[in-house]
Amino acid sequence: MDLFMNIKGQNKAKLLKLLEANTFTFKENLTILNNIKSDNIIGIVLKGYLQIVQIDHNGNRTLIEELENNDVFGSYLSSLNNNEYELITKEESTVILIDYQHIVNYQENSKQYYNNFVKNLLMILMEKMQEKNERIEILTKKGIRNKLLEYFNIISKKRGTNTIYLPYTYSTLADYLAVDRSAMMREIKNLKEEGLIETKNGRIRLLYEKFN
Amino acid sequence: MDLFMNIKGQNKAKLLKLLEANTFTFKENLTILNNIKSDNIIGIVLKGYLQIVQIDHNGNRTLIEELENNDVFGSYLSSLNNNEYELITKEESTVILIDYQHIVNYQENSKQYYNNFVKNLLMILMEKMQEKNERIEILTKKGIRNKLLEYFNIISKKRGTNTIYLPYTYSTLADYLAVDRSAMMREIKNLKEEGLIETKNGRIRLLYEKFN
DNA sequence: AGTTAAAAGTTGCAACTGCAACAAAAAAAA
DNA sequence: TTTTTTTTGTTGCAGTTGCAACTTTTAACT
Repeated sequence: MDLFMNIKGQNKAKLLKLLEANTFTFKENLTILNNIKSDNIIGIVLKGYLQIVQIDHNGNRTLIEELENNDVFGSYLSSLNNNEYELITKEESTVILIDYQHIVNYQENSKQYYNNFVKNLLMILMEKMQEKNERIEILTKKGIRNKLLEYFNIISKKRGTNTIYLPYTYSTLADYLAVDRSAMMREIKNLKEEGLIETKNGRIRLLYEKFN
Repeated sequence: MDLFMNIKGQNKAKLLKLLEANTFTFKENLTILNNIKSDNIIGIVLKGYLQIVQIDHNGNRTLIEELENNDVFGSYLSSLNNNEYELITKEESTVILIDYQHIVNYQENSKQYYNNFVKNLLMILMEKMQEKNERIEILTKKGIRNKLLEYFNIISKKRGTNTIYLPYTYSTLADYLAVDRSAMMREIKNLKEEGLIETKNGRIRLLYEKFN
């Protein structure tokens, strides 16, 4: 899903001007906004790879979102608590930043490209919403085992296969599930010993039939 | 935030016709859609009060969303796992149902009311996204105590006061935090004994200065 | 190829949490 | 006002989890 779908080259330029969008390129490993929350902006990743990380008062870092080409981030992040967010480039990245107010306050109606842009943004948000709901479903499961199984179910259903290729490290998975890594490893070991799964490298094969 | 903001009476009627929207009124305590996921729809609550509840294979019920006047629900619910959802009226309720595809596939651009509708939907979704993110922030905290404190922080910040009026029962709060109710009560007792909070009826007063 | 850093894999242990099973209080219904 | 239902408040206990501390393995640099 592309934010600029149905918006041709020169109209895209007009649109970006209309919305007072700014394009930036950042070298890798830079914290480019450490207070996304207070800035009411929408960002679009044109190229690169970034992470949104939350840092609490103990200095614990939680991965909130990963951003790749065409991903959209911003505004909807809670501006209501004291935790800090960091937006970090993990590769050299190019992003477009737009003030959210510029998007919604623009009242003129005749510009096709503007209307398309709003609709595209809506569709992207719908997708993101689904991802958030998936994560909530996993997080609301009680116990590490149930979180893991729910995660496996969702992924395997999505990919249509019983073999799951972790898209990241086990450490990151533990963060995603919001559990202690060593405790998670212990549970994975249990699942293996009980014959419910097999693992090899970052690959997990589910040996049970659909779970719920 | 009203989904029909800037859409006048007769245009609203035109819009609903254009989108092939259907309006229904249901008596209280009815399960009106038990497979929201598979139906790719957007619903708007005109009047009443409904809940979206998830039922897992053990029959455990988890409250996913509460819906009141002008709330929007639907499509973005994960269609990817096997859990069942139920949409239940808790009061007599009137809802509008629209096929999501009718919204996004409509290509004509000249109808102001259609464009406004899309933009309004976008804004509502942004708000919902914030709520989801708040819940994720809470759920990713480790331990019941930290979940509670994060919840208190968010609410008190939002209301701008140190006194929190629970919008629902403690049982429901435990569901929201995805923890065992009795364990949560125990932790609340601990917080009281340590002098961090005071409670009376459904009212919680925070006795500490900002937490993180 | 050799060094350094990151991730995976383990374990003991104390603290925490879920569960079950109640009693008491409050709210809703009759 | 009684009765019934829901919610709150408690507790013991077993099983689970987080934490700290390490070793081994894998990946990334130089």
